[in-house]
This record gives sequence, structure tokens and C-alpha cells, in this order.
Amino acid sequence: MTAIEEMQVTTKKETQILEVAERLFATKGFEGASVREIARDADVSVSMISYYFGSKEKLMEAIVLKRLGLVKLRLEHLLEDFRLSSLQKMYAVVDSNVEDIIERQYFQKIMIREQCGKSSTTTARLIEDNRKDIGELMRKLISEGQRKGEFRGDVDITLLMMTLIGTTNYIMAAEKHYRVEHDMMHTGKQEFQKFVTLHVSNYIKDIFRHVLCD
Amino acid sequence: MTAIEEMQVTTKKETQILEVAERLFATKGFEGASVREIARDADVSVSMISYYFGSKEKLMEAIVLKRLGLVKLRLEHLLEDFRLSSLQKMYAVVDSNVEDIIERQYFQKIMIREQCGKSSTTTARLIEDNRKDIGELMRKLISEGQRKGEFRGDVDITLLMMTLIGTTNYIMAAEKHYRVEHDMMHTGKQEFQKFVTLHVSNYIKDIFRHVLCD
Amino acid sequence: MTAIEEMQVTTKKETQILEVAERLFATKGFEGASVREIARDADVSVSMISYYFGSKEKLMEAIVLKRLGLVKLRLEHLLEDFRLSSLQKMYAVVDSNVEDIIERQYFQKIMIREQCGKSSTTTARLIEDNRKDIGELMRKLISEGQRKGEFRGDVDITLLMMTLIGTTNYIMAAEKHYRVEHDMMHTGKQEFQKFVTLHVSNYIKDIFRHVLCD
Amino acid sequence: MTAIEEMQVTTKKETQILEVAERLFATKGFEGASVREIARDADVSVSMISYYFGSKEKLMEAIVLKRLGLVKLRLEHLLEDFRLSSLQKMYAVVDSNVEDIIERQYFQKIMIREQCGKSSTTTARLIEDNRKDIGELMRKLISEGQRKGEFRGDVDITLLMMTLIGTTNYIMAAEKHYRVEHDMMHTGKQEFQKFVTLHVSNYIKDIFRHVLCD
DNA sequence: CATGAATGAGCTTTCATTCAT
DNA sequence: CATGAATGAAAGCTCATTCAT
Repeated sequence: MTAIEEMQVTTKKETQILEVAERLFATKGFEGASVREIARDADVSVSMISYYFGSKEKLMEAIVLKRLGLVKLRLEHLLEDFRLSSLQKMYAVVDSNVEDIIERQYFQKIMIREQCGKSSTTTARLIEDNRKDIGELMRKLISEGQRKGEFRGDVDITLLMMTLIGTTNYIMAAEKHYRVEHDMMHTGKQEFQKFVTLHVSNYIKDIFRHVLCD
Repeated sequence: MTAIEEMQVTTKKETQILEVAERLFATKGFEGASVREIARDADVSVSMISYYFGSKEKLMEAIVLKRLGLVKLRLEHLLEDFRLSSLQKMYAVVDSNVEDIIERQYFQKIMIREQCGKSSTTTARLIEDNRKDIGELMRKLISEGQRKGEFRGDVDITLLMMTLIGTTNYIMAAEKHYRVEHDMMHTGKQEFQKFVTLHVSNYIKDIFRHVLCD
Repeated sequence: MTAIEEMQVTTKKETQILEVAERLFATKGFEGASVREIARDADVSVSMISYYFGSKEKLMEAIVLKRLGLVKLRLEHLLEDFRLSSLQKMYAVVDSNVEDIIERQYFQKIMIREQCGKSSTTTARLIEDNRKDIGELMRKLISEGQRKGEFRGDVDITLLMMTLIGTTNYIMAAEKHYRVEHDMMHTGKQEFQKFVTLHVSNYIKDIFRHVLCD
Repeated sequence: MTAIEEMQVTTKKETQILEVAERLFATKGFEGASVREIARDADVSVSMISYYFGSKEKLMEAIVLKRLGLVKLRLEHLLEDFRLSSLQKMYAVVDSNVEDIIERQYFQKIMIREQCGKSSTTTARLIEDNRKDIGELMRKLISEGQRKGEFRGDVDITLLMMTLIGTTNYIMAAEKHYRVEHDMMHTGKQEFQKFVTLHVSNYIKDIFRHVLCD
């Protein structure tokens, strides 16, 4: 084992479990997906899940934790870029979110499902904390834009973000419907994603510009 | 006791089950909600559920069927109203949808969850069929508006509808976050719903007008 | 179902489970006996145990509760009999205990095992409470005997009771050894019990008389 | 480091395991104590137990073998001491047993538990063999005393030994109860053991003398 | 039309043990 | 000689459903 391989904290089997679990939690829900099924699909024995993650619940937390960290990090870096105007930053946020939601569909579905449920689980708390952090960052961006006169003074940032996330989420949740309506029933996954990313990104940017600036 | 009252009496338990099941399916997911819990909360014996509806699955279908029928019916009536302009009709669609989603939160959550899953269940088929019907009606409305010159020619109606439904759904799913951001943590349910309905409705109507007409 | 049958709070299956569980908990210990094995031997399905008793733990509690109640009740009645002298009462206590321990071997073994373990379980608490009650009653009997001049003034009642219970328990726990040493390897169960009851009872009464009166 | 020290170093972990296992088997029973817990408490890796002893079962046998050998050896030496009268030897047996049971509580609890179970295991056979040996030695002592006219002719030695072991065991099993009744709830372990040893030893010697000589 | 008793199948988790290193 | 990774088997329990009444 080389030094680099050693640095990878997650073993191969651990990664397999995480990937399969993400997919099954997304498509079947937390309770709907059984550890047996996860183990079978990940080609490991059932006991590996408890072995690596402690429990089914903790496995879920591991998935959420892994994804959420990256999102926040990227957003922070983006906002620090002083070469961009506030609107450009906002456009970058849109791009980043659209890409995320479209490329990480499984995880998005998990987020959606979690938001429907009661907020008493550890997972729910993780998500809520993340949302708070993201909200904070966005508020800063808006204030900056308003100070510079780029944005209107009476922007409801919460509503705007919810338009971005809600719309994109919904599109991916109802992917099939979207494909039917756009005559893309048999378009390959990559091509479809590329098209949607561009199409939706522009559509939402237009809305953002309208709400923020007009 | 009249014949009609008798009918209501005999179906009272059925209604209780439907209401409780809707809430539990929404907050805990289909697999997460057990028939035992539904039965307990609805104050009936567990066997009643199989007895009335055949199975847990069929109970879910009953919930979905009951709700979806009303939505389509209302939309049909609305679109036939020749006194309204196309934009006014579109506004009415927005109002109707926002109200629906905000007042029938539980059912919306069920819809959201179902859209995440695989589309092989009977329930998923019911929802898909409904969406097709609604899509058809909306396309008609758009065409009418375009013919009359009210709407632009290059409107992506699917994307627009998804903005409406996705955004509103997301707001309600993340109700807590919305309340925090708008300083409404301790606002009563009715007052909150009234405020959100108006606020969101106007916000989305503005977007619709922008996308459809500008 | 007749009125009398209805009065029986325990159903037939419930009784079967209780009996089998008592035997298995006694011979294999609480953790050593699996619900699957109990269910198999009692000729019921595994789920019946949870159905009737809630859990394996609660099943144990049900066994202990059922037995302990009777013991205390019997002792109370015995001590109220004013026709007997204090020593006669004490002899009756010995007889009663010896009989109990010899006839209800399985339950005694459960008690022995429980006393070895940590006293944090509900079962352990039940047993401790019972011991406290019994201790109270015995102290009264001794005081009475001392007041009447039948017993010596410096009797250690705790030690005496522990001799009674400890010895008898040990005899039954090591029944096989006892049989070997007394050439009763192939004596029938009933005859053996009858002999032991008499033999042990007299032996302990002699000790009691010596300790209490000499 | 000498060869002897080296031996101790290599078997240090083995000793740790034996000690922890004895405690846990005593307080939780054989099935109730898991190798994981033993390993954790003994500060070794789980695989060490199978590695050193072969299996959980063999570990139990190792504990029993180690303890039982010493008991028999001590008894043999004691009985060979021609300077003591038979009654003095018997008193020495009592002292030795009481000390053993009180100082080696954990092991005694293991013995008690084992006696409750079915006698088909290797461990049970070891214990039974030991009891046979001890019985043999005791019978010799009694015969000697009877020949010398010190003891009565009709002594039931089995019953007497069972009084000794049964009573002492029970006292330690119900230690808490004993402490409560003797106002020693907060007495230190050493002081308590010293008191009990003396108290119980004298109590049982009195009974022995009564049964053997009066 | 209604229900309590009962169950087989499945759940998550822990078990003692093995094996490659 | 020692151990972390891995696993099949079994644990206690809950599930949706059935059936006799």
C-alpha cells in the first residue's frame, strides 16, 4: 500500500457501501431501503454496515456529512473571489447549485426526503445546520450587492434560494416528465444532463436577474 | 338517523384512517409509517386497514386518488372560464396551486416522496397520469395565450410549472427555515399560512408574468 | 367459553410460554435461552412472545412476578395463625420453603442466577423488594418468639434464613450429586422429592432449633 | 530480563483475560458476557481470546481448571496434618471454604451458575469430577472422626457440606441484602470481608459441631 | 360488518470466529 | 506471536396480513 493510498481514510468497501446506500436511500427512502439490500448491492456482507458505520442511521449521517461539507466549502471560496461582481457571484451560485443537483441526484433526493420528515433525527440536524450556514453566506452576498447598488433593496433572499433549490430539485425528481415534455425520452444520460444544466441554469439566472435587479 | 347520515357514520372510520395515514405517510414515508401506528392514531383496530382498503399499498392509492381527482377537476373548470384573460387564468392557476400546496401540506409531501422513488408502483403511475393530464391542460392555456398575443412564443411551460410546484413544495418542506428567516417562529399556523399564501403567490405571479410576457 | 374459563386471565398459549420459559431460563440462563427456542418448545411462533409479553425481558418479569406473589401471601397467612407456637411457626416456614424450593426447582434456579448478576434490571428489583418484605415478616416472627421466651435473644435471623434458602437451593442445584451420594441415582422424581423434602426439612429444623433455642 | 520474567511478560495478557472473563462470566453469565466485552475490559484485541484459548468455551474451562486444582490440593494437605483432631480439621475445612467463597466471589458465582445448567458441557464435567474428589476426601475425614469417637455415627456428610457451601454462597450472592440487614451498607470491602469471614465461619462451625458431635 | 388472535417473513444488530498479513 | 478486517449465523423484535368468530 503506497503512502497516498494510505491517506484515503475510506476503504474500497466503505466507498461501495456509501455509494449504494446513497442510491437506495434516495430511491426507496431511509426505511424503505434495508441494510440487507444495501449490502447485497454493494457486494459485502450485511455485518459490514454495522462494522464500518456503527448502524444504519450512522451510515446515513456519514453520507450527508460527506456531501454537505463540500457544498459549503465551495460556496465560501466562490464568495471570496473579489474579481467577480455581485451578480456574477450570484450567477456562479446558480451554476454551482444546478450542477450539484443535477449531477448528485441521489443525494438531492435524500435531502428532499429528509426535509419532509420530522426534524428530530441527527441527520435532520446536520442538514438544518448546513442550511443555516449557507443562508448566512447568501445574506452576505446579497448585502454586498445591495451596498454596491447592483441589487434592489427589498430582495427576499430566502424565497430566491428556495426558487433555485426547489425548482431544480423538482426537475430532477420529475426527470421522466421533463424528458417526455422535451422529447428527450431516449437521450443519453450525459447529453441530457448537459442540456438540462445549461437550460435550467439560464432559465433561473434570468429569474434571478429579474428579481434582484429589475 | 337518515340514510345519508348513516352513510357518513359507516364511513367515519374510513375517513379517520385516510387522514391519519396521509399525515404519517407524509412525515415518515410509506415504509416508515406502520399500519399499527396508523391504526392507533386513527383509533381503529389494525385489521381495519386491510379490511377497508385491502392492503397498506391500496390505502396509499386511495389517498392519492382522492386528492388528485379534485385538483384536475378544479383546473378544468378554471380554464373554461371565458371571462378571464390568459394571464388572469395563469394567475388563478398559481393561486390555486399555492393554496393547495400550503393547505394540503401532508399530501404534497407524499407526492414529493413518491417522485423520488422508482416509478413502478401503482401509486407512481397514478401520479404520472395526473401530471400528463395537467400538462395537457396547461399547454392548451399557453397556446391560447400565445394565439391571443398575451404570451411570448418561446415559453417553456414545463419549466414554468416546475418552478411553481417545486418552489412552493420546497417552501413548505423547509417551513421551519422559512419561519426563522422571516421572524415567524411563533406565528400561529393559520396566520402563517395566510401570510405565506399571499407572499408566495405574488412572488411567483411576478416571475410568471416576467417569463410569459416580458 | 364459560364464565369460569373467561376468568382465567392467561390463555393456554400464554401458560405454555411461561412454563417453557421458566425451564429454559433456569437451565440456560436468561441470555442463554433464546426466544426462538422458547417458542419452539412451547409450540408457538416466535412473535407470540412479543405479542403476549412485550419482550423477552418482560417475559422474565412475568415469571418472577407470578411466583413471588404467592410466596409472600402464604407466609403472611402462616404467621397470622395464633394456634401455633413461635417455634412451630418457624418449623412451618422451613417446611414451606423446603417444599417450594424442591417442587419449584426451575424458578429457584432463576432466582439463584439473578442473584449472581448485577442488580440493575427490573427483575432484580422485583426480587429485592420481595426479599425485603419476607425479611420484615421474619423479623416479626423472631421478635414474637423472643418476647415469649421461646427463642434466644441474640439470634441472627438473616444468617438463619440464608442457611435455609442457601442450603436448600444448593441441594437442588446439585441434585445429581445428592442422588449419587445417597444411592438414589435411579429413584423416580416423585419419590426422590418426597424423600428429600422430609430429610432436608428435618435436618434444617434441627439446625434451627439449635440456633434459636439451645 | 530473565527467562522467568519473560514468561510472565508473555502471559500477562493471558492473565488479564482470565481475570476479566471470570468477573464477567460471574456477573453476566456465560452467554451474557461477550468476547468483545471481555477483550475491551482486558485491553486486548478480540481475536486474542480465540488465539490464546481456542474459543470462548475453552476460556471458561481454563478459568475453572485453574481454580479447582488449588482447592483440592489445599484440602489434601490439610487432611494429612496429623497434629489436628478430626473436629479441628473440620473447622479448618470450614475456614478454608468460607475464605474461598468470600474472597473468590466471582469464581463461586460461576460455579453456582454452572450447577444450574445442564451437565453436558465440558465445564460441568470438570466441576462434577472435582466434587466427587472433594466428597471422597470429606468422607475419609468423617470416617476418621467416627473411628476416633469424635463424631456421631449417623452423620450425613453430603448435607453438611451443602450447608457449608450453600449458605456461604448464598450470603455472597445476596451480599447487598446481608449488608442492609447488618447495617453495613457503606462498610469498605476489606473490612466487610473480614467481618463476614469471621462471623459466618463461627456460625457454621457451631452448626457443624452441633450436627457432628451433639 | 368488525376484530382480536396469531403468524411467517423480514428487519437491524451483535455474535464468536477465521484469516491474511 | 499478534491483529484488524471480514463474515455467516443467529439474536430479539416488528412488520403487514390472515382468519375464525
